Amino acid sequence: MRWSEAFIPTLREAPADSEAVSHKLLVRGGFIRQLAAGSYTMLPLGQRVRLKIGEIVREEMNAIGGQELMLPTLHPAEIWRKSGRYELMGENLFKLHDRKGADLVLGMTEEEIFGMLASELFSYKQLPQIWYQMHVKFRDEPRPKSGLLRVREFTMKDSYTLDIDAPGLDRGFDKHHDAYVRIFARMGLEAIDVEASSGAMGGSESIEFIQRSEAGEDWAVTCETCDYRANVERAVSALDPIDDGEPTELERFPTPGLRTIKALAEAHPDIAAPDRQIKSLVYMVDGEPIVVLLRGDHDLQEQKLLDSTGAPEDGARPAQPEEIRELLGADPGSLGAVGVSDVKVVADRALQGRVNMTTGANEDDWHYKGVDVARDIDVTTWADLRQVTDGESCVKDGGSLELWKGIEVGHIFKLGTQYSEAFGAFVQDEGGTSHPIIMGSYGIGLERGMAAVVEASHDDGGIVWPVSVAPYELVITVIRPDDQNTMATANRLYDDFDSAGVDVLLDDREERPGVKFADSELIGIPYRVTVGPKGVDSGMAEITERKGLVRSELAFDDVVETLAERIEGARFGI
RNA sequence: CGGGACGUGGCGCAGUUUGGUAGCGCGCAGCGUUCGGGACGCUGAGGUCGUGGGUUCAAAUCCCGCCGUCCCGACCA
Repeated sequence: MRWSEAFIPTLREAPADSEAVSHKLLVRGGFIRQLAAGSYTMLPLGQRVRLKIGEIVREEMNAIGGQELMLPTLHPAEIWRKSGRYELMGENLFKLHDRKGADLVLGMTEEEIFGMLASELFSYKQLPQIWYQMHVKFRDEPRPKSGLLRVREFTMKDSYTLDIDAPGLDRGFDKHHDAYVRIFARMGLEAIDVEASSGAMGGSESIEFIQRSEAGEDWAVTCETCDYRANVERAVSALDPIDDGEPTELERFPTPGLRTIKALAEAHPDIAAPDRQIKSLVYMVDGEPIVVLLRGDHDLQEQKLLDSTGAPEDGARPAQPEEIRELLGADPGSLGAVGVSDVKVVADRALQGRVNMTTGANEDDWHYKGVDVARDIDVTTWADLRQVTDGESCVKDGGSLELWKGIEVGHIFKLGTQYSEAFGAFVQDEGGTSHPIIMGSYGIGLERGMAAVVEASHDDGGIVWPVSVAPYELVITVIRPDDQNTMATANRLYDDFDSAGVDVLLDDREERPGVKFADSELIGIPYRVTVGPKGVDSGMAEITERKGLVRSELAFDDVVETLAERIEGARFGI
């Protein structure tokens, strides 16, 4: 491609209001343009990157036996009602009506449709199957953010494994795990696989791939001394034992004006250190009030609450002060679960067996002391609810846990049989007995992956694409396109690189050298061959690697062969 | 949804406090000089000031409604 004929609208100035570097660089470099909140146009450069990422994904999916298909994105709502996800997905699911008034939805993943297709299988002999597609998904995100990192419309590679038994599911899951490791490595990412919450997807086990990045929105912990790693939505940690002393009698005591854990602890350090208090929160879960109990110094991890109650994705919210007063008769700051019997009480396991605790008395300015959790509180459900914090101890080996932030670039789920049962996907085994097909589902967001690569690989001058996903592998920067000799040499090189199979861009624009250098660095082309009158006279081409801007010289006679070989070697990405 | 900010040529912004004929930089077009790290001169094109209403002799500017976008909090590939 000749740059002078290409649509590569680079900008000198970035959008001022976005946080993410990847967004600024992709906009400035002419890769993407925003249409609306969470809707992006892929310009030619962006589309080339997107297609290369898609091709890596396709190769690796095919390598594990995946068969590519394509399903509609516009679905009858009935299908989603049948799986239960019409309600479960809440507001995140785009819902619309056609001219006849029929309810439709736009797919956010497609377990339902793949489940329906799977009902065309009848025998164990037809299993296992790995089916996938790369197609648009819609999510009505409450807050699209950070450019391509969180959008409302994006391309997902979603795949599904179909097996007759649990060992089969495990094999399909492991194949995907391996494929994902290879995909992210080939893209130039260092995504870490962590235990995760399955959320609204359902199922038993799931693993997220997270790329460390300040621009990310996911938090995970890793143990510094063993292989434990988990998303905070799921992560657990070991707690140091606390000496509560001997159990004593439950007793009310006045606490005028003490409305926070901290204030109470400071006023009564002997009995109410934060880890001796019970923190009481009220949540509306699926429309029903629930009292949530945690140790005073612990924070609630909301996903854990959702997981433990099976509530829809957006089904939990903190209760309003008025709702709390009506329910418990006091304002936040004096709440407690002692004597509460007609409301569900979900308590964190860290409170199990604790005695001599302090908690609110459900009357403003009064607390209880001497609380014996087992004796004084009617706990409906025990669950792991607290959020792990940085530096706590690993449950596996006691090592220190590090809490870090990253971008979720992939997520794999062991689903089970909920969709196959809902859509009648059963197969018979050797003995003629019917079994629901066991499904797994696996997703990668292509555009998010693209942004993650930029987050992971850029410098002050712009993007530094790995060869494997670069929109062009090499750019020929012509210093004096008006000089016939120079342009002739550049044209010859261009043809030779093209014939050698290199994705080459010829910068023949009538621009000054500085502009061309800066632009090629901004858009991140891995290799640059500079062709100018000086070099043409001496027979030497100047080579600049984008990464580190390392320069070297090569004779024009050797440059194509040498660089084509080097690019070929880097193209696979590992 | 709660909190904050913004909306003015393609991009980045000033102008709004104190109403009076819409400006700057970049970019773009033409000509000329330049040309190995974001050149310069001259000439020129390009704007319903997000939108609807109101106040006023007069509204980018004041008032009200709506829409949109971004950022901070609760959610996902």
